[in-house]
Parts: sequence; C-alpha cells; structure tokens
Amino acid sequence: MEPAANVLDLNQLRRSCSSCALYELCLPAGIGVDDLDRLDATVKDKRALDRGDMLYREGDPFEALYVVRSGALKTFVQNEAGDVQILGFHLPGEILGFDALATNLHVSQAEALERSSICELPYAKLQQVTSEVPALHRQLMRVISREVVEEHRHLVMMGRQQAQEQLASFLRSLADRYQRLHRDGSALNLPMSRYDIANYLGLVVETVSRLFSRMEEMGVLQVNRKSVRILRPELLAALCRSDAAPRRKDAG
Amino acid sequence: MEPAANVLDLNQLRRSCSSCALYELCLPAGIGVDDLDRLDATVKDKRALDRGDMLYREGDPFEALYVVRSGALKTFVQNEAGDVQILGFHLPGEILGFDALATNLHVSQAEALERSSICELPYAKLQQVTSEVPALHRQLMRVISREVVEEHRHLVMMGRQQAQEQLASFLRSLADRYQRLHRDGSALNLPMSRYDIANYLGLVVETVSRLFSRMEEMGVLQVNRKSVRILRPELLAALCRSDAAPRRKDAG
DNA sequence: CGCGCAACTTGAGCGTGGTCAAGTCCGCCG
DNA sequence: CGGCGGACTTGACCACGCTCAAGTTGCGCG
Repeated sequence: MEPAANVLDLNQLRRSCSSCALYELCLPAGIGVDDLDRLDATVKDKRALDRGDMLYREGDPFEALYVVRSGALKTFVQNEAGDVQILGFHLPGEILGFDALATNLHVSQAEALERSSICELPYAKLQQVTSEVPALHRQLMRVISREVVEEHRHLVMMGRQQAQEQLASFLRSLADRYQRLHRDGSALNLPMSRYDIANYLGLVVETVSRLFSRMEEMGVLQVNRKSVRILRPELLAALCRSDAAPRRKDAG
Repeated sequence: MEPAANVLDLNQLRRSCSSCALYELCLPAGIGVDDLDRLDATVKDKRALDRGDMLYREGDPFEALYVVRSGALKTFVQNEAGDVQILGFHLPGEILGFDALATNLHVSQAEALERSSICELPYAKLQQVTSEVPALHRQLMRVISREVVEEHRHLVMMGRQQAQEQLASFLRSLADRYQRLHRDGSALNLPMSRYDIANYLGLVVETVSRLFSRMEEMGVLQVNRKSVRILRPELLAALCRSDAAPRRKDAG
C-alpha cells in the first residue's frame, strides 16, 4: 500500500532532474543525459518553506546552491540599521545562493514569499560532479553570469528610469518569466507585496500604489490586489522607454 | 645588448604572475605555486589601451577574461536610445568580462579611462587549466561571486541612499581599493569624469559637482578637479549613513 | 599667444517622488 | 457577527535632485 500523503509528496519531490518540469530552465539544461544521473545524485530535497520562512540568512555558512521548484522567494541585504534592499525575486527554475561563493558565508538573505519547495545542491557534492563533468562546470558559470547580467538590468532600471518606467519594466520582466514557465504572461498573480515591489525599485509604497492606479486609468492594466492583468502589452512596452522625459542621459 | 625601449616594456609585461605586484589581488591568489606556472602559460598580454580605447564592445564574441594591470577602466551598458549606465570602475588587479559567460557574447562594454595595460586570459586556454587545477576553478567562481556581491553594493547605494550618502560611499569605496593597491587612500586621483561619477550613481553632473563643493565647505574633502584629498575620514564615514533622513526604510 | 572646446561649477526655478496623514478594504479570530 | 490589524489607496504638501542657463577653468592646438 501507499504511505501517508505527506510522505508521498516527498517521494514526488525526489524525482530526477530529467523528469522535472523545470528541466530546460535549470542547471541541467545544456548537459548530456548520461551526465544527468551524476547530477541527480547530488540533488537533495528541502522541506517546503512557508510564507516568511528563511532559506538562508546573512552570515550562514555556505552549504549549497538552491533551485526554486515551486513558489517564489525574495533575496535581500540588510544593513546595520535594519534597512532592507531587495535584490531580486526568484521564480521556479531559478537558482539562488551565489552570493556565498566568494567568502563561504551568505552575505544576503532568502525568504519565501509564499509556500515554496526547493531543490538543494550541496556544494561539496556539486564540486565533485563539476570536476568530473566539464560541461556542467561551464553550465554553472553560465548561470552565474546570467545572474550578473540580470543585476545589470536592475541597475539600469534604478539608475536611468523614472518611477513609471521602472514599474512597467518590472511587470514586463515578470510577465516574460511567467511565460517561460508556460503560464499566462498576461494574467499575473504577484507573490510579493507592494512594499516589496517599492523596495526592489528604490521607491516608496505610496508611489507604487499610485502608479498601479494610474496605469489602470490609462487602460494598460487591470489591477485587483495581487492580481494584475495586462490589457495592452504594447502600451506597457512603450511605458518602459523614456520618450517623454529624456533625463540623465549620456555619460560624457 | 638590450632591445629598443618599447620592446623592453613588452618583455616586462610578459613577466609571470608570481612576480606581479598584483599577485595577491588577482586570480592567482589562493592557488599553489606549482599550479601558477600552468596559469602563467595562459596569460597573454594586450597592448596598452589609451584613454577612450575600448577593451570590448557589446556584441563582441567572448574570447577572454581580462585583468587590469595598470590604469583604470569603466564598464557600461547602453540601450537602443544610446542612454548609458555605468556598471563599475575597474582598478589594477580587478577582472573584467564575466558578462559574456552566459551567452558567449559581451552584453556590456569596457573603455579605458586613462592609459592602461591589460592581461588577457583566453577563455579556451583558461578552461583547460581550470579543468586540470580544481583550486583555480574554485578561485574563479569566488571572483565571479565577488562581482555579484559588488553589484549588490551598487544596488543598495542607488536604491536606499540619498545623493550625498551615495557620493560619500563611492569615495570611501575608491579609497579602500586604492589602499589595497598600497597607494595613499586619502589622496585620490580620480581617473573618471564628473559625468562618469554622476552616471554611475544615477545622478546628474550638477548634483555631483554641488556635492563635492558642499563636502569641501564642510571640511571633509579638499577638491581640485581630479584630485580629492580626504581630510576627515571619520566624517566621510558618517555621511554614508542616513541618520538625518531615514526614508524608504523597511520592506514590510 | 589666444582661440575654442570640453569639463566643471554655480545659480534660479521647477517637478517627480517622498512624507505625513487619513481612509478603505479584506482576512482573521474571538 | 463584529472588531482588530495589516495591506493597500488616496490626498495634500513639501523637498531633493533635475532642468535650464550662464559662467569659469584648464588644456590642446593652430
């Protein structure tokens, strides 16, 4: 007979990378099927996280990289005074934990925005496999590099864009990522709060709230708390560009 | 007899990593002396760049990582409209080019701020060596991770700090990095223009100019065009914190 | 030497986005 | 069912940093 329901869930989690729906988004993408087994052997499952649970905290020893399997997380840094800066939101298939490679200590924190499940890649084991499988090594570098490029986007958003352009870019980026997950990219269900969005963009919550309202008035969005429907994608795209207000432009 | 002077310079450049003054800041730091020779064999020299010369441009194929040997560079991205966002300034011992690992194309650009010389690490060769020397592999990952962490700092600066706090943080960071180069960290000679500083911080040049003046009035700095002397480091440190104006604080 | 230009500085005015405050919506729990 | 609290919205006001404009300084170059 079958074991109890929660154990069954764990068994489902324990499936191999090759049968995972996130296969082509995740680390295994780009390595051969024969090497997949060796990677599979290193993947451990982490019990599901509830909303607000921490995956790792600043100062935690570096033990593993993590792949979001379902749900969503935010990563952030916090200074002595307790001020928070959110670095990113992480959807299924995305990998977290690279911040700790430099010092073997996490310098940022990761928190679940909703109930989430996680694949854990213990770094000691992973290193062993990458040394045997050069393609995996290259793939790992590629994934970190993607992280670097993604942070460039965040910097450009903060440094060069107006508040409205920022929010438009943010929504488009979310829509893109949902679409890659084969979800509807025009009917978003935001896992993060208005406070999180504001913080991520370097704004205050009132500004974000006003922008949602304004974009709804313009007919670009239909907003109902966490649910955001993109009614006019082409207009949203236009709002990302600073046509009207070309400020802070060149660098000499 | 000795060859002509410019050839002699080239020979000096062709010295090994172990005799390089930047040894402990650079990639070799952390790998054994026996493995250094193998790394040495991969290092090529790149002719010196003049002010304004590009090391790589957006869209260039990924060929190598680069270490600044002397001088200084800026890296930046540019959108369709030509708007620039500077991502970072790179001093001797620092490594550039990680942006291209993801796609095998550079997605950012690197330009010399002054006459600079560069060590080139052709990636094909480097990969061969890292596969033979696991310690180098780990060291390479550590260096990329440092890049990620450095970008976190940039994001926090842009997202959470006021203009004056940003400039103070920027100057302190520069001072720190000059000190690691065993140069005087209190007498900076800025290789970048006011425009570059403003762009890096997400401000306009007028604001940066006014802030330099204000900090000089306060007795924190002594400014003369590119030359900046830090007269009261403890005050500069205090200016980095947002004591007076605690805005945009928590993330909910 | 003096012209011209680029880099930078300084001032006056304005607007985006922040602050403060009140109010609404909704879920949770007794 | 009703009261509480947290998330969000909306409005009025204000200020930091942007814009525009007019200098100033320093340097390359004919």
